[in-house]
Order: sequence, then C-alpha cells, then structure tokens
Amino acid sequence: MAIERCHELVEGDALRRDFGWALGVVFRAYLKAGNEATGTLPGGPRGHQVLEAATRQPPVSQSVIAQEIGCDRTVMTYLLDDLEREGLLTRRPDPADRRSRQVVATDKGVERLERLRELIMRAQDFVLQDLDEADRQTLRCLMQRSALRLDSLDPTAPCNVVRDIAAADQA
Amino acid sequence: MAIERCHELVEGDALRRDFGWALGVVFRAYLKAGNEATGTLPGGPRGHQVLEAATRQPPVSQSVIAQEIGCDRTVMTYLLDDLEREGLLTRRPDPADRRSRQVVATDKGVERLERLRELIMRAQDFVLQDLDEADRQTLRCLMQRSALRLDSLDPTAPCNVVRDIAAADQA
DNA sequence: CCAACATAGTCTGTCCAGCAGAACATCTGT
DNA sequence: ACAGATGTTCTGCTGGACAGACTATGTTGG
Repeated sequence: MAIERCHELVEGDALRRDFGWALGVVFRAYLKAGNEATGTLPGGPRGHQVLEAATRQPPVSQSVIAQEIGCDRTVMTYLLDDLEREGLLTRRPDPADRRSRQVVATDKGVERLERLRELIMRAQDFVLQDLDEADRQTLRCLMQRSALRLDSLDPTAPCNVVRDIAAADQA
Repeated sequence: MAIERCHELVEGDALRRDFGWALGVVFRAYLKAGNEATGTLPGGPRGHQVLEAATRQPPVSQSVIAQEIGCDRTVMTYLLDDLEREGLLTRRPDPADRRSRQVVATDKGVERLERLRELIMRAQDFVLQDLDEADRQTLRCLMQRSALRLDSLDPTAPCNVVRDIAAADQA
C-alpha cells in the first residue's frame, strides 16, 4: 500500500530515466498482452477500440473512428472489412450524407465486446502489475487527461516543439 | 495547481475511458513530437535512445540495446549503420567475446546527445502539456515503475493474460 | 443552375519495422 | 574434439503508415 506518491525518478541509467523509453516499454507490453487477450479478434486491441467506437450513439463514420483511434483511413477500410465479415458490425450509408458510412456494432458485436472488456482489463492489469490499485487509478487518470488534451488538437498541425532552438541544431 | 490527485476517469465515452486508448494517443503524440524534435537524427526518437544506450559504462552489445529499446535485432543492424555513418557512434569487437560488438558513442555523438536531450524534453512536455509539474512528475514516476517491472520480465514468455478465461472465449 | 472545390471511402504503390529463418563466426560444455 | 548455444547479418514475408489517384457525393460562389 504505497499511500505516499513517488515524485522522482531514481532507479536506472539515463535510458531508463527517459519518459519516452518508459512509454514505449509500457505501450509494447500493452500491445503484446492485448493481442493475447483479444485472441482471434481481427485487429487485436485495435479491433477492440473500433468495436467500442461502433457502439456510440449517434453512430460515427469510418473517418471519425480512424481519427479517434489514430490509424490511417486506408487501414480502416480493410479492418472494417474483417470485422464486418465476422458479423460484429455493419456499415450503412449515413442518411444525412451518402458519402459517409455509419459504423454500427451488431448484437453479436456487442456481446463479443462485453467479453472483450473483461479480457482487455486483464491485459491492462498485466501492464500495471507493479502498481497498487490507488496508483493504477492515478496513472489511468493522468494518462486520460493527457490523451483527451492531445486528442482535441488538430492532428495535421505540427507540434511546434522545436521553435527557436531549431536554428541551433546544425550538426 | 491541482494539488489533489484525481483518481477516477470521468470524461468521455467508453473508448475515451479505455487505458489502452489513452496509451496509444500519448505514445503516438510522443512519436510525432519526438520526430520533430530529433530532426535529421537517423531513427528519430529511437535513434536518441540508442545514443543514450551507447554512453553506458561498461559498453553494451547490439542485442542488449535492441532488447532494451524494444526493437528487432535485424532493425538494429541498419539503424546502427546509419548512426555510425553519421559518426555518432562506433561498433568495435568485444575483446571478451568476438561474436559480440560493443556500441560506443563518439565525442560527436555525446555532444549531439546533449543537445538532443533538451529537444526531447520539449517533446515530452508537449505530450504532457495538460498536466502541471507535480502531476508530470507523478506520471513519469508511475510509468517508470511499470516499465522497469515489465523490462525485467522474460521478453519471450507469454503474458498469460487469458489463462482460464480462454476456454470461455468461443465465438 | 452550374462550375469549382471539398470531403468520404476505396484502391494502388512505397517505405519502414517486426518477425521467422538461414548463414556464419564464435563461445561453452561435455 | 564435437555438439549445441549465441551474436550479427541477410533474405523474405507481413502489417501498418503515408502519399496519391479515383469515384461518388456534398457545398459554395458566380
């Protein structure tokens, strides 16, 4: 029960103190555990996220889902093909804009999703296995806040991380 | 100054409450900002991590670096080719095991690394822009703890996330 | 109304990276 | 000495990101 939060990085060398390194390790572990957890689901953890998006009301279009889960629209085409072939969701024309297709989970998809959530939860617990429940909650919340903020930014705009420093980066 | 920690996810739909979703959004934002920040560095943020690993004492082998930063050993081959061609590091045979090559940063590589750290820091601040400094520290620390734990696991072993539930996953 | 432009989805091709497998050099244990 | 394990490199294969083209449809300005 580590009630007090830890606020500094102590262990390890320069690499292990890098936030980007930690992010990569945790992300890859999530992909690995998520792929185990989702089993035969087309797209693995990504397929799960599509299925979550397909339960939204009102229904959302393919391009909205692609943007939300951060994948390319050309990949979304065949990912939805696979999920539709399994009968987990359907594409139907948006009555208000016939260019667009609404992605809607079928009953079978919703049922599968309920079982998937349990399995995905286990994958996430695997990733956060070194934290107690309070720390997991804190981490989940801080990550969600960061993600919500980033999600609201224009995905086509540059991050402008370099700015004035860029000029000094000649070598 | 959000002194009190937040412990529950409140905003958004099912997708936005998913930890895997948040992880993906933050990771992709880090890659995007990191690629901007590292500019012409071969491998982008990944090249930076290799360079960090190349400053370790005692020197480490290619396969150790590949395992630490989570990339394939075959990719490491040409990634090191690129970094070596830029004169940022060298490969030299390990005197204790001539199969193995020690990866060592050159003076030029160390100098480049010092400028890179500043830029990478900015990329990380971009990713965590919605958090104040205390929350960033907390998040960095919790991620590092999770990553250190995952890093110590056998990378070839399955996560065993499914176990008994697997049998019930027929559909 | 119509022409110009924008947008949603699909398809093609390219590039990068993960993965499997093989080849080769070298090390280790018997 | 010999068999097996390990480190590096190379060759295919595959999945996904990205750019570009194309079609169908929607939107806007003349």
